[in-house]
Amino acid sequence: MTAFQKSFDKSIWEVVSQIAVGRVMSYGEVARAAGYPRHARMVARAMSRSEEKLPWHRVVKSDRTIAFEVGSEPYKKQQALLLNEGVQLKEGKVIPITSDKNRELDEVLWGPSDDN
DNA sequence: CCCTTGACTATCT
DNA sequence: GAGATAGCCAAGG
Repeated sequence: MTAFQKSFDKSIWEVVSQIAVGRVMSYGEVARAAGYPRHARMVARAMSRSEEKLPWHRVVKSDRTIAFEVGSEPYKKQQALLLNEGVQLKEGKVIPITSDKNRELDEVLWGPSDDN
């Protein structure tokens, strides 16, 4: 365990643990919030070293899809944890609860003119 | 040291 | 909008 990881992990874990239930953040966003811009990949590394208490499932890729290979066990595991918190996925993309912009509301309402 | 690897991202086709 | 490409940066061989 390098000195870098010791402080880095702590910062990352803190940010991730603060993610509200029903919401998600991308690896890049977490890295930025933790004070380590451009460290998205290292966030992922830190997650693998995480403890069970960490809500790691609330961290997804910048395009809002789960980072693991579709259909893999880790993928299904993360998806199950998200669904359990009320975060649904549409076409592999998580539907954000954060309706800051009135546009997501359209998604939350399951798109009137779209499929599904 | 140099090269490869990632639970990644932004950009261009 | 999906696929390819180039950055990204620490870790491990």
